Amino acid sequence: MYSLAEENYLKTIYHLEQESDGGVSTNAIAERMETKPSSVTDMVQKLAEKNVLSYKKYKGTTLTKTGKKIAANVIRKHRLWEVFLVDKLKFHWDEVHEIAEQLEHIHSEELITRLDKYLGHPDFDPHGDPIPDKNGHVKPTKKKLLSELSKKQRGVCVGVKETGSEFLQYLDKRNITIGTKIHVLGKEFFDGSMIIQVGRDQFFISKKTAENLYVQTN
Amino acid sequence: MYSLAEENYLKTIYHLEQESDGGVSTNAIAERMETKPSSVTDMVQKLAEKNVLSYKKYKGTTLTKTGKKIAANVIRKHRLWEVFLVDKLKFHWDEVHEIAEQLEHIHSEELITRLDKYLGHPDFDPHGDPIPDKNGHVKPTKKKLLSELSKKQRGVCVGVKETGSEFLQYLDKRNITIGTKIHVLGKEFFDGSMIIQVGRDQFFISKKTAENLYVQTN
DNA sequence: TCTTATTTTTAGCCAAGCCTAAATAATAAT
DNA sequence: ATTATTATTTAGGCTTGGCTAAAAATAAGA
Repeated sequence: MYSLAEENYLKTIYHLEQESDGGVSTNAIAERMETKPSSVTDMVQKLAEKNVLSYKKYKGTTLTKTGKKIAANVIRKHRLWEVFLVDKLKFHWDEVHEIAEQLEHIHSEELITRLDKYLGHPDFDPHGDPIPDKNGHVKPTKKKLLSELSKKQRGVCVGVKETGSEFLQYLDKRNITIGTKIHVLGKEFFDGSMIIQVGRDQFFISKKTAENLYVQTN
Repeated sequence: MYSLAEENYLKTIYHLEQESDGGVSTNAIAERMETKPSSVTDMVQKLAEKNVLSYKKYKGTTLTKTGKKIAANVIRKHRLWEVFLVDKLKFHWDEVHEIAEQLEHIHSEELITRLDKYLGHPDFDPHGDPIPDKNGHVKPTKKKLLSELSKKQRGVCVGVKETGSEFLQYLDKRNITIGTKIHVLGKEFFDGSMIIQVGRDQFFISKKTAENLYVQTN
């Protein structure tokens, strides 16, 4: 059984590994977890002893197979709970992260099995992120950033990169949510901004916005 | 914000206070929490500083108004989650205690408000225990122990005192659950045992069993 | 009452996770 | 290649929430 702190480290390292493959640096972990590098060193050494990650002094860390599985399982729980909060309790998708951050550490296999079933075995959480299966496997998705689209292309919003409340509320004001169809009417080379159509509305979005929205094209 | 350990102390003291009114002894708390009296002294002194209980050395403790409210709120969460687990996830009533023990410490007012609504504002948990309201108030119930009934009286099972898995499974085998009507056919003065009728079945139960089943008579 | 038994508290110690400050390794710059 | 900078680790401490052993207070028994 892993402690709350251990689970959070594993989860963070898992995410960092995916974002830029190769070993994860001590500082990167510290920054993401809003803690100090020295604390990270301590914990990472402890986790290495438990064989959930491999660690060489000054060389960064990588999760072992076991570590990946544990991390994916925490993420699975997090995302399933998010689905519960949004689908069943009618929370807004920008309100659920913090609560799921707590719920992901509830220990009970059976609970998650039943929750998954109760929710209808969802494949994605309310932000469009894939939910790992029992064994920690994630279906590879072919989503891309809205900013990668060019003029006249169309896509369906399948998720967000940035999950801050401000951003999600901004999207809401624009009526952009999971499943929303987006049509790129124009794109400015100069600053990467776009004119897009959403439903009947046409409006301007910045490069920054376009770089934080995932779409599926087909 | 109170820590997990603090919440557990408050909850335990709350229960002990109800079971036998008056101050709660250090040893009683230690025994119930399966910890050592010295640890209890430490924590109780800390909680006294926070004004959630009053404590005089060697004299036991009593929760303050604030303390009672916090404790009742933890209990409220525990029981609401139990309802969720049984009603929605179809857990059996003897499987939910441990999981609810974890879920009761999730911090989010909004979550509980919505969960309560989602469950239809239940008044009792799956074991028949009343769910305190937002302000920590509990509707007084007029349940009594089955052992208090005499020959020919009838009652409806509304809860259990002992919540161990063995006992709950024993009740299950006898088809006794919340709402089950029980008719006392006979009672033995010698050992307090009873012959009761449940549905079409008649059988013998021990005094111990009768002392752990709550019934409502009317 | 006085002694014995029980309950409760104190004192000192431990592990988990965090921190700061100082030391050391790795990397970048001249 | 040598120095300066940055990244990482070590050393030593702190807090929370436990523990054991010993001391002190209370309660019970003769």
